[in-house]
Amino acid sequence: MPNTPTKFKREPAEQRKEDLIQATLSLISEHGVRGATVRAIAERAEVTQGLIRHYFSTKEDLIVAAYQYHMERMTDITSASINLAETNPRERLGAFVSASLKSPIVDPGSVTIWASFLNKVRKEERMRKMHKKTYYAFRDRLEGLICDALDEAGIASTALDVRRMAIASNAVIDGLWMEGGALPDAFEPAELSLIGRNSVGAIIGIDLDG
Amino acid sequence: MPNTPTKFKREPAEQRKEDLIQATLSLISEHGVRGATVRAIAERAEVTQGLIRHYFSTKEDLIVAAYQYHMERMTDITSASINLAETNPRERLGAFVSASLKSPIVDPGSVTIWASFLNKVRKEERMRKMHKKTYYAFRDRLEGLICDALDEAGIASTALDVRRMAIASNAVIDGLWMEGGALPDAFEPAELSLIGRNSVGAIIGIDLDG
DNA sequence: TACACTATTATACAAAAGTATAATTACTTT
DNA sequence: AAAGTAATTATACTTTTGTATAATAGTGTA
Repeated sequence: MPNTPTKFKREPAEQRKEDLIQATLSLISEHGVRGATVRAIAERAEVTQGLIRHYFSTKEDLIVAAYQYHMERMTDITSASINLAETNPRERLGAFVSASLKSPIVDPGSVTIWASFLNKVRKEERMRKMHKKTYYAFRDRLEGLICDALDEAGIASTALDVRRMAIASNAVIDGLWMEGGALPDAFEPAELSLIGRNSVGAIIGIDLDG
Repeated sequence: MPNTPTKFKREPAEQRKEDLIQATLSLISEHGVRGATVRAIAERAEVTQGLIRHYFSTKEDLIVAAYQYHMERMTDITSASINLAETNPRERLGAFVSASLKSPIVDPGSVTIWASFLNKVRKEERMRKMHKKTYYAFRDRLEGLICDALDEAGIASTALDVRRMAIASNAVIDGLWMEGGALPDAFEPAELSLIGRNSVGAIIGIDLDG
């Protein structure tokens, strides 16, 4: 009998879901939410559109899953930076700031993804919760690192002061991240990290590059 | 004869254009780009959809016009803050930072509008140019104010240093603006302005609240 | 090997959105 | 007061998009 070529392959559910999510994210990063149509996602994931509905009962569900996936990835990458060789608090803080301000965190596509989701964050309850969680998680980690660095340097500060330092440091990082992503050509490769460390250093009163 | 009520009124071209633009912006700020459909815009501006095409040959044109309008408004508002009573450079810089971090600049709708346009900024040549222009205009003004304040305080700095201070200060402001808009309940009314002045002050080495 | 299960494809449907064009009607000019 | 002009409405068309359902086929299991 003729050896008919197989028309498609069955993949494990988790694998397919991730494929669909990544297709969604890559499309959003390239063309914004508008580019992430059901058909485009299916094409990029190399499946037919019916399959999307088989895994996500609605497109909104897929979008929420993609948002969560992306946020967790960002968190994981920056988290990893403090678990490396750095021993003393000051160096750990510096490494954290640096990692947050270079590739792959600073990236035009990543900023586009973030901006695309921002609209939905205000509307969708699930998204708002997730955003809050991610934002506070990042800021709390920053606050912890700042607190340790201040202790090490023997600088006494009130809880409110430390909190405000964390807010401000978070803001510099966010702002630099955004600008680096929106205007990639406007900065030298390592410039953002450098400015970030200097600024956070200035805000908390400790030279992070010493 | 029966005094038939007039069915519609003819408005000056500029007035109608502005009405359409404001309808567009308010819809985007409430529901994101997705909410700004031709029909919704027409309804909010209290005209029929055909009229939009009479003033803007394509919807993209209307969007571009709305973006420009919004950006110019933001610039005008912050610009106005330095033309007020403040006399010495330090106070002028402080006032500028404060104005950039309170209403109506800090506002959830404003952040949504900004995020909505960010996607298009990378695609549309016209938008990219405008974004660059606005961004650099803001940063250059900040750089000028910082330079004056440093001179006044007798602090000598290289051009590169001043530029980096401006980038960092701009980043704090952007970051705080974004967070204040995205999580309105997370900050006290005047807290953002305060943190902003303290942070910029720390970055350039001058106490702006002295 | 045959069968059953469900992942996957294929096709169709209805709503929405941008665009286009013809029909009115308010306002200006003479 | 009449007529012309263009602002505005009214209607229709085409494409796209999300969703729904039926048909097909790969894969594990008895």
